[in-house]
Amino acid sequence: MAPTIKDIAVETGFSYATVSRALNNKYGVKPDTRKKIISVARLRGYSPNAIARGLVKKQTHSIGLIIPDISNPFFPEVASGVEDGAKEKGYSVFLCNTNYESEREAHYLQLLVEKRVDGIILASGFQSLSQIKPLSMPSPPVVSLCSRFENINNSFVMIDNERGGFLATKHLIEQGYQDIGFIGTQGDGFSESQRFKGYRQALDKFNLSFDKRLVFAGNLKRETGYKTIKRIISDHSCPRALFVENDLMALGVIQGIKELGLCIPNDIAVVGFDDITFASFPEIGLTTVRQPKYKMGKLAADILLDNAISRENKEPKKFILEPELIVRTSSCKPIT
Amino acid sequence: MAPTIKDIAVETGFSYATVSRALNNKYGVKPDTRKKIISVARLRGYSPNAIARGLVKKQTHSIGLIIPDISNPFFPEVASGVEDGAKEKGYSVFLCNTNYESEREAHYLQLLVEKRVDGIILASGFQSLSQIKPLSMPSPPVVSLCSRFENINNSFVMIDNERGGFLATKHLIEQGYQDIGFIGTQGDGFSESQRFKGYRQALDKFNLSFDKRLVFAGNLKRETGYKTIKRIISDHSCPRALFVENDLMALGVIQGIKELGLCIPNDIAVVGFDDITFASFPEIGLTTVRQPKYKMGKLAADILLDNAISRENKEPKKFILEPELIVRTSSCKPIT
DNA sequence: GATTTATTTGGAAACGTTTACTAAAGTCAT
DNA sequence: ATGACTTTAGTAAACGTTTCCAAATAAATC
Repeated sequence: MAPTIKDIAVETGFSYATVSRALNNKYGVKPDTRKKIISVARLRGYSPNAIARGLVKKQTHSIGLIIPDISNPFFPEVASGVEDGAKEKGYSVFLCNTNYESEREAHYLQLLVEKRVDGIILASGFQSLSQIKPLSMPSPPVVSLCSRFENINNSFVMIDNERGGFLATKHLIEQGYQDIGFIGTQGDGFSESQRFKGYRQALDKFNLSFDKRLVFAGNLKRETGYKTIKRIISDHSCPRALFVENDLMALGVIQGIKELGLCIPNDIAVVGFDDITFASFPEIGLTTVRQPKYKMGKLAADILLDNAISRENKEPKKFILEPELIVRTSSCKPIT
Repeated sequence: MAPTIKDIAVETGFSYATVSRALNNKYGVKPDTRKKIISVARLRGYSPNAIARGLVKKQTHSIGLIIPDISNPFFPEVASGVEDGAKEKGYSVFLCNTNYESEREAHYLQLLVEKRVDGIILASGFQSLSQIKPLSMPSPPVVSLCSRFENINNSFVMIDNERGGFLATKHLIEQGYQDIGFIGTQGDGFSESQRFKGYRQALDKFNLSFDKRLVFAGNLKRETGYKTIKRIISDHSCPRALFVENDLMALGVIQGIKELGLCIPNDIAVVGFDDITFASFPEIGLTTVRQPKYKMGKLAADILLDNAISRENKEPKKFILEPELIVRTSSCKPIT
């Protein structure tokens, strides 16, 4: 059994209270006493029980981070920012991966509440409120990350996805493409549907008609991009240019295109979203819309902990960062 | 304030004990009573306080996972396996990212102990015992993952890294290369130093002399591979073939090589280690040694929870899985 | 040396659960 | 209706801390 404060108290002959104070560097204990207590504690390998402490302090010094897909390199980078931000303030993070499943998201949300984390950073894969229901009960502060809920007035950090989608599409149009397809989700996540909006907006602005048949729905996994492109190329329903909703899927698309012996961008131009590390590879050269991943994570943590620490219910902070179009080789001018 | 059992007890007129039993589906409470209690609990948005529960049960139903680099896609895949394994048994995981810093590793280890997690999965970046010291104190079971400590007799899951290094090097030798370099660490992590061993072993076996000047040390980041290769190419100290200690670094190496206008494998052949997703990209085609990432994570979780749940101190389980050489284009025969 | 003041300690309650153990109330056969 | 069980409910202690308040001791003032 791990030694407790009580054990240290007995051994040193002081009371719990004094031991507690000594170990926590609190004011009002004689230097000698403190020294003795600390040395005994060290000797016995005492480690404070954060559970018990959490119970009385009503603080756990931990936060939850929910992300939809840990195998999309976008999220680890975001998570990295969150973690650094948390660590800076003495917090640790529970990382939860939902795999884009809403039940998992709901489950983890519930779990984090039960664990009484001091706050939650939620990079939700969804924008409906149905699975956020648990949050109507007394719950820790939540900041949304790369997502938000339209009907809930909480802090969030994200980029302007609509503008991102607009930039990507505009870029393709400016390269001279007329038939521009879209691969991605349209309904589920807030960020994503915004990208689709941006896509449509760009078409409108440049007087290109929107063609439903150029929109290919699917989840945000690499596999999906890969399969979709293969299908539509053999269908002959593939447009000359594609805006793909995230880089991971875009990489799948690129792989599919190459495997079929076609060229990028000569046969098909591709633009992605996120700017994950691998998009910048020379052989890939994926044109994409960059999100400041680490920064967003860090910022979310900062906002959250600001609230969690002060325990006040401050005015929600809403950050909408600017996306940045990164032009690489995958979207050059077509040969006319 | 979140409602507690006490609140529910007062409202329903039953005692804490009965409420607790009802909510936990325990035997010995009248169906009517249970129904009433549950409905009130739901109404009030009661959520059990896992902290308090943990205190009395001395179980937190959470485990810690320590990994050295979350931005190396190898680890998220491993983590994914761990998470699934944990979730299956009703456990959640604290993910900690050490960034290959030993103080961070020690810090997190300590933290997890304080949080009284039921077990720790440690993918350590190190093999010395110095920073594992906290574990000499009463601590939860630890299983090492992709690493192990020579002086500690605990469970572990890893592949045969020495054999992996051997296979990689042998492959290059069989392709006809004579001067084969090594880029990576040699001291820090257990897995890694084993890979280096395998490299040397293969040289020995095929009567190639070991040349210190072909060994280039550095940490396991992509950046390092990138910088190292640029340096040694302009130095003219770069051999015709390279065994790079992990894929992430190998990707950096490949990028560097291409940027200098050289060809793979014609100018320089490259073999990596891990088989991360991006190694299989057609334009990359990195020959590598595959580790069963997800499976390893899952297995580690299974072993750990087997122990953590039964709370017995079972005989440590040691799994050494077989690595698999995946031959792609980055290591073809040189033109002689 | 007596009084006041500052410092150091201890007692005890509280945090929200679970769980012996005990008591009360039903059920059933006799 | 009595006793023997069985089912249901309640009491209270325990988990390991922190912290308020009070007590004891030491230091300072007159």
